[in-house]
Amino acid sequence: MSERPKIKDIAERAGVSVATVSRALSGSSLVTDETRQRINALARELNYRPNVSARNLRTRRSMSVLLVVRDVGNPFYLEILKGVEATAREAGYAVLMGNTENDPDREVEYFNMLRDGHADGMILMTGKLPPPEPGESADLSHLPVVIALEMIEGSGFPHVQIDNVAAAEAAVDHLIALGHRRIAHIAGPLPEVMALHRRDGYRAAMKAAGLAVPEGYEVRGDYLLESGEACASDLFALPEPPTAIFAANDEMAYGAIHALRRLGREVPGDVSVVGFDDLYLSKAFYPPLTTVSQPRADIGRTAMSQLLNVLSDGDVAAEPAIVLPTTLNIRGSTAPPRK
Amino acid sequence: MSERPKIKDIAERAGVSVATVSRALSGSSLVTDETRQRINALARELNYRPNVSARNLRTRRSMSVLLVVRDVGNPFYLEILKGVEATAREAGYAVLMGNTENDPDREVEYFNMLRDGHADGMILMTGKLPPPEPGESADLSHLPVVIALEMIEGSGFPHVQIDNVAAAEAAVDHLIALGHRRIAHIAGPLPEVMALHRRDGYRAAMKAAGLAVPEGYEVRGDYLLESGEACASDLFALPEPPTAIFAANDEMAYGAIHALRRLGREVPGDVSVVGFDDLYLSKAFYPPLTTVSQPRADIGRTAMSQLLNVLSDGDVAAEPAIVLPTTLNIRGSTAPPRK
DNA sequence: TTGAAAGCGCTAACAA
DNA sequence: TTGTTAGCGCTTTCAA
Repeated sequence: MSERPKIKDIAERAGVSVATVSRALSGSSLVTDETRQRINALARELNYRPNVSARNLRTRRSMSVLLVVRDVGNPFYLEILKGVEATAREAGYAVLMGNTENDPDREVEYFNMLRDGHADGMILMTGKLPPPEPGESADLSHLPVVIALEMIEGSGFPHVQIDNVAAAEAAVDHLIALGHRRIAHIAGPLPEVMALHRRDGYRAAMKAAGLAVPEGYEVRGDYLLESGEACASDLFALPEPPTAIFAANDEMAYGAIHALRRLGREVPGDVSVVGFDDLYLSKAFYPPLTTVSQPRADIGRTAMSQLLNVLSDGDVAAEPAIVLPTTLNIRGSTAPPRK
Repeated sequence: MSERPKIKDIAERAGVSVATVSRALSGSSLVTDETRQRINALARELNYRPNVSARNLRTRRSMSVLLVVRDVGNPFYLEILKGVEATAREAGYAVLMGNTENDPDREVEYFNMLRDGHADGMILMTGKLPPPEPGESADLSHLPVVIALEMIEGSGFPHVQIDNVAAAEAAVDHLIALGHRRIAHIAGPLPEVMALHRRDGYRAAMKAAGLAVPEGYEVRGDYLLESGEACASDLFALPEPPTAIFAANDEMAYGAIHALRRLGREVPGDVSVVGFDDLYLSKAFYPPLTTVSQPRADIGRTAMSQLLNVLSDGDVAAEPAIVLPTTLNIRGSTAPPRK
């Protein structure tokens, strides 16, 4: 066979029908060992590979899943992707990357790829559902979708996530335990759910410790470095600046540390800073960042496992919401406040 | 239509044949405007989407490309992925992620996905070709593959890359211009091609400046943080340690800076450090890292464009090797040597 | 400009 | 245990 051999070529050479070849290749027990071996040998010899489009068309499955994120360029998703990829490939699935950039058209587009057979299921990490279609039934809830990372309240899909409120609370508790009382928060892009939860954790911890949140101690960032710098500058323009900052993610924490250094404040000497996410290389930063660590690879693996369950039993509703534990990595960016 | 509508459903409602519907939907000029509009309206109304498996089977194209890397978990690939994704989707292609983890079986597997119709083309960034098959013709060179980032000498595929030798040379020249004479190099995992090139650039710069490379000044790392630490420690156990280090990537540069700090050496006061890659957040590091910046997004876009060319004219050999420019970002980790 | 019909390569229901 | 046969949903001749 000079061109890609097909099942028919093998059948002819082996002197059997295409059905037998198909069975032998798929490991069906309805084939004698002898035939199977002959066919397998032939397949290897011809370097045969089943055509996936034909198989997909017939079986109505693509053996692909779609992983949809807001921004493929964000390193945060990497380990999740890695976890998803590993679990997917074990189960014979390929992973298609989807990137919405917060564009509603794209969000819809990826949902459509579920319907047109591009992918059998989807892991959605954008924290958003596409807006309901004008004409058609807006009921997506029977699609094989698992929400990870950023939950979508009331979506009816299975979730894999962390408890952002509790994790944020633990981060702030750590600062309180060190003796800080003037603790500020650099929030994410409120009112996004995740940003909201982390802020709520901050508030809860402060309240539980009987600490007030002074005017101006909650500033709103957008998860990017520059906003961390800007927020920290704002905080230190206050008449009574904080002695500690809890940032809603590592990147803003880095930005804050940068700004503080420029203002001549030492971390953790003058100001303690806690981040959230434990980015790759956060440990290499100076000072090493104290931060909440999410089990990212585990989130990816778990989400993919859930999706596999949904795909095999077809029951989206049966899958539970899973909450994975976080840990607070205490490193060098936090210390007791100066006396 | 409760279930996914097919072309036949539209045809029945419109009172035309499936062929006409297919033509109308694909924008063929062989359809009256009136029919086309009727069909389009119906398609929208039914929320019709062509089944990709059926189309792929018929057209023998998957409209997917495969992006294969050594490690999906490495943030370095992110912006490249982003560039590839953007260009791919503009052209109507989906991006499948491949992750080899340096496993030869997987390398072969991804090549096979080209043959079984999973993907129409591949962008290979692993720096390796799979080992030739035992039986079959080992000639891969007519497959629609573009090599990016890590070149593979003599592969016959189009390449998109940077000039690692020249970029490394520029980095070391910068140190020399600052007045350093005792300059060490933390290399990548030699004898990998990229690591080799960067080392050659180091050597060339030293030679051009008439500087010797003392025994022990070239140490071999593996691109990871820990190896940067270890290499720096080795360097500073030398009787005459260097005043500057050129690391083959940012991550090892970070590791080196870490180790130096632990040894009580200041960067850049006592030792200057230059990295390579300009990782995300390298600018947030302290001190901000002087490093060679690769145009990563551009590498991704260019590689995908090349692949699109190959896919449209079918001529792999016609595509040129493209070399993209790098820049040296001079930041805070380099300074003149102490007098 | 449209329709009828073949067939992409595979799997699976049914028959033998 | 094997073969025959009918599609999966689409595109594309070929004929009208």
